Amino acid sequence: MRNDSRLSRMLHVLLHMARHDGPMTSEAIARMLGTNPVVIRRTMAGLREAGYVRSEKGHGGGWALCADLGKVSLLDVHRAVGGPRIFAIGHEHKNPDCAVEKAVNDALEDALQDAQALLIARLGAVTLAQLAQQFDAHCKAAPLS
Amino acid sequence: MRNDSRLSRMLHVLLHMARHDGPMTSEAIARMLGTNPVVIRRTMAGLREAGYVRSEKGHGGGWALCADLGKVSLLDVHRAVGGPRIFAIGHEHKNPDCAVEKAVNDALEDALQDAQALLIARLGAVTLAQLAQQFDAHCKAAPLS
DNA sequence: CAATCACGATACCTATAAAGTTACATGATT
DNA sequence: AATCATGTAACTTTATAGGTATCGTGATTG
Repeated sequence: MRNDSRLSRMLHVLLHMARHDGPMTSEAIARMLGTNPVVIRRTMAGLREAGYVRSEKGHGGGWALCADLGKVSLLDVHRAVGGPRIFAIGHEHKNPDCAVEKAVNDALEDALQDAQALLIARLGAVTLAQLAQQFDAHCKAAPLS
Repeated sequence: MRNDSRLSRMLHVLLHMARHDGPMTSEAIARMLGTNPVVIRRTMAGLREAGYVRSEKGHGGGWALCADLGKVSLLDVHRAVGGPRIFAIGHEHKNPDCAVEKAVNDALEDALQDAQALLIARLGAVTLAQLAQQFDAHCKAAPLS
């Protein structure tokens, strides 16, 4: 499979929405991300269920933020898009008969678990508001780069 | 794609080989892992190129260790099986035009990079000899579990 | 109320990479 | 010469994110 880019894409969209007055259509968002509206609706459905955005039909409809960006972390978005699978590597049998296999799996699990905990801590420590702020600071510091 | 279980499988095999006198055939290894010999040959080719095992054809042939288990880390094995892809999540455009997208990608890359560094440090800190030793210790401590 | 707009949902297709399978060639042992 | 075991190539399968087409539903507009 390709890389799962749902988290990356949704963060991108949410930051744009924060700077945008009024709702954005799936069509416009899809153009922005270089994809198509159905993928946007599918992915953003998770954000809606989590209460971070809402969607409206009809004229003037589309997607709008309905959460405090300071209260939503990158980890929250990761979870909202239903992306639990972080690693591309792992093992096959959850409860192997072979004791050697079990020992190997445990050792690997241990290392993977620590790496996952670090990643989750990092994602949980940054809010969308902070990410937007970092972006602004960077723009001000190097406006032409 | 499915999980990449090459590292897990090869560690499993290497530990068995450490306790086994004489070469093991791809056939026997495949039976052990619940797969087939071609997958074994394909995967173990990387270990052979790295100099950790050697293979012999014909009667009495098969695979045998040819490295000091104390000098090969789990990270070495990971690299030998050519498994560089660690994460299932990521982003699409390496050099995006959109500054917001770039900021998002940088923030994610940062967190992923730290998690990857931790994982690599952990894998690099454990040798096959230590893994085998841990296995023995565990067996002695709880022989019937 | 009819046209249009935008989302919701379904069904199906594509791309990718590990893993599985089949088949045959090559070389070593007996 | 027969057998055994690896080496290699080609193809299929599987799992999953992403892409596409289509139609239904509800909201807005005139």
